[in-house]
Amino acid sequence: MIEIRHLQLLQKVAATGSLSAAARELGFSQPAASQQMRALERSVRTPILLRNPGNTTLTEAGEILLQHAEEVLARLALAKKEIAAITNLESGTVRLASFPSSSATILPRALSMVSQQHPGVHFTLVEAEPPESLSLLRQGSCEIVIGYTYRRPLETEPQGLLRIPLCDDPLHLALPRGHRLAGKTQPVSMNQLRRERWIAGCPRCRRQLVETCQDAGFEPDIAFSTDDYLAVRSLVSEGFGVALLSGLMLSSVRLGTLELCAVKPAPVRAISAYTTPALAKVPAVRATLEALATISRKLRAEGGPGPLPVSG
Amino acid sequence: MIEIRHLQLLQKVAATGSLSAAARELGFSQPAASQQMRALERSVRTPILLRNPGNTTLTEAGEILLQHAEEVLARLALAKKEIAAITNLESGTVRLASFPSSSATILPRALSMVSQQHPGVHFTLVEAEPPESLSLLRQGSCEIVIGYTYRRPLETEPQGLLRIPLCDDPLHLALPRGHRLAGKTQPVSMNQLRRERWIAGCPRCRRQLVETCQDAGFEPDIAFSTDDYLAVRSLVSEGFGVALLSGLMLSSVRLGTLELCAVKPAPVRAISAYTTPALAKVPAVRATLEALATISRKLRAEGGPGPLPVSG
DNA sequence: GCCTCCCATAAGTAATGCCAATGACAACGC
DNA sequence: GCGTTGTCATTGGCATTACTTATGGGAGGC
Repeated sequence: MIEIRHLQLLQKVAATGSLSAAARELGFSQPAASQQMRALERSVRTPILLRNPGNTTLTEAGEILLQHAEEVLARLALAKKEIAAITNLESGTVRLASFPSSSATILPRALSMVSQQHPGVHFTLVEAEPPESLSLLRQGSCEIVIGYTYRRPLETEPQGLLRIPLCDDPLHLALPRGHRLAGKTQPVSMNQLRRERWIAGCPRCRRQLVETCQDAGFEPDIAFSTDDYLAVRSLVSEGFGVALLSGLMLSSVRLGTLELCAVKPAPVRAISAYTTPALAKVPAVRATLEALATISRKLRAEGGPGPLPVSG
Repeated sequence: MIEIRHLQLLQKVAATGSLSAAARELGFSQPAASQQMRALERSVRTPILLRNPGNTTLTEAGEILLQHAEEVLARLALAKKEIAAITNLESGTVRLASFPSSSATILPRALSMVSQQHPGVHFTLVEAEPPESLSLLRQGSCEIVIGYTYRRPLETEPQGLLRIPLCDDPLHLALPRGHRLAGKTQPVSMNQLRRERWIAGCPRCRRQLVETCQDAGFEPDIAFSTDDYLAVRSLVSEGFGVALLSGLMLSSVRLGTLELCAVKPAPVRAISAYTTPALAKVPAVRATLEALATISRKLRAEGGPGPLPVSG
């Protein structure tokens, strides 16, 4: 078998015209060089060197091999360089999957932070809600997923994945203008909502809504379900019902004629980043995750994901 | 250090999506594959594989390395193929250096013989007389030298070179038409030539002539020396003197108005092929040397190098 | 639930590659 | 002429490497 070190040595021998000199330059002994060249000749089954003391040259086969060796070594050097660029965050792409609210808030700030420090790193983003987005991660279609989980119902921690908690996203009660509870400065108890009609979000959010209400001792009257949060907002505005909307989402859309107030006990969804243990070792992925964590810390310091919005 | 086998394995892993399958296809155990990939990742200091059981894929760095690996492996395969072509006598070039008489006789027949059996082998030829031609050989400018040595003066066997005796080339006495010795059917004794004026050839031939005459008990009267054998021929024709001309040379040029007869004791020069021990192992060189030996055997069977030429 | 497939790890063994020392050979200088 | 210096080849010993078998853990499928 031809080995890389054989090619390197061959190159040196051709350059210096001497086995000894080549060995010296490569930092090993002359017998080692002799044996390597012998092994090379054995592996290609033909003489490569013409060993004239002090003037060792190549046979025709040797010259051909040398040409290819130059090419191969250059290729390998290039490969190392390109890979080094990736490890040094001078190039590379991180593919993210995230749900819309995050894409509009945490994510841009984190990615911008990475981009400033490492202009060579690029990103792609697809929008996907947690169950599907984690599949993307598992099947290798992305490196990082931004997802959320509700405390209730207790969702099973995804297997084999790494979860990086980012921040908690409290849900707020959205009311139409003029609603009896509008304008309350104190948090509204869930108990006070047992007679309301509800607008629910995506299936998981709907399930979460149901369980939250059950905890409060009633079954919610869900008049409408949609995963389009702009639709939820409009339906609430029109007086169709009330809804629980995430602070993160509310911080990124215009409120329109919505009234908001806090809820007690506050339902919360946990925003997390997900990746695989292996991907967490990729520098660009690691840097992105760290930026996400940093931005989340900042958000928490600023008082949660999106300040409690004021209507209007 | 990146190794070839790492690249081969990487290729297989990328193709099969599994370390185990790749190991099986390459004929070694799964732990070996695992260790190799680990070594590769250590050598490039970054993760290469995303080890999802049953669906092992490559990281971005891995994909880059894979691209280069394909290129490198293809190069090496090409190198092997080209070298195999040389060892199988399907390509390659043999550079020869030879003196004119040989270039016109033995050499063409031998080369044509090689060419017929191995059409892919090519030749180059430079004309050079022995002392210089052997330098060409030593400095790597050619692979085979056709040269000659005289028995007297005893020339030192060239050091470190391989000599393949080809044939003996007897010298004939060339006389102008009408010379007193012209037309003799019996060999002429050197003794009978002590009063002649001589035309001598190249320095070595001249030295040989002197010694031959000294052996016969006289000092030759050398009227002219030239390494141009056509000039020698013409000078003899013009009655300028007599000369010793090689049978090989005489068999390849028109005699003109020359008269020839044998000499006793017959001065002989030995035609040999020279190469280096290392070059003798190169298939194309070996084949050419064998062809030269074969052709020489044929020449000897036909009664020496060039039949004793008849004048006219 | 068990079973199977995949990968990682550990320990032992075989092979490989290197070094130091020595030998042979040719070239250079005195 | 002969020693000296350079080259490369060879040998024996040692250290490293790289493979093997055996075992364990984790994920997915029936």
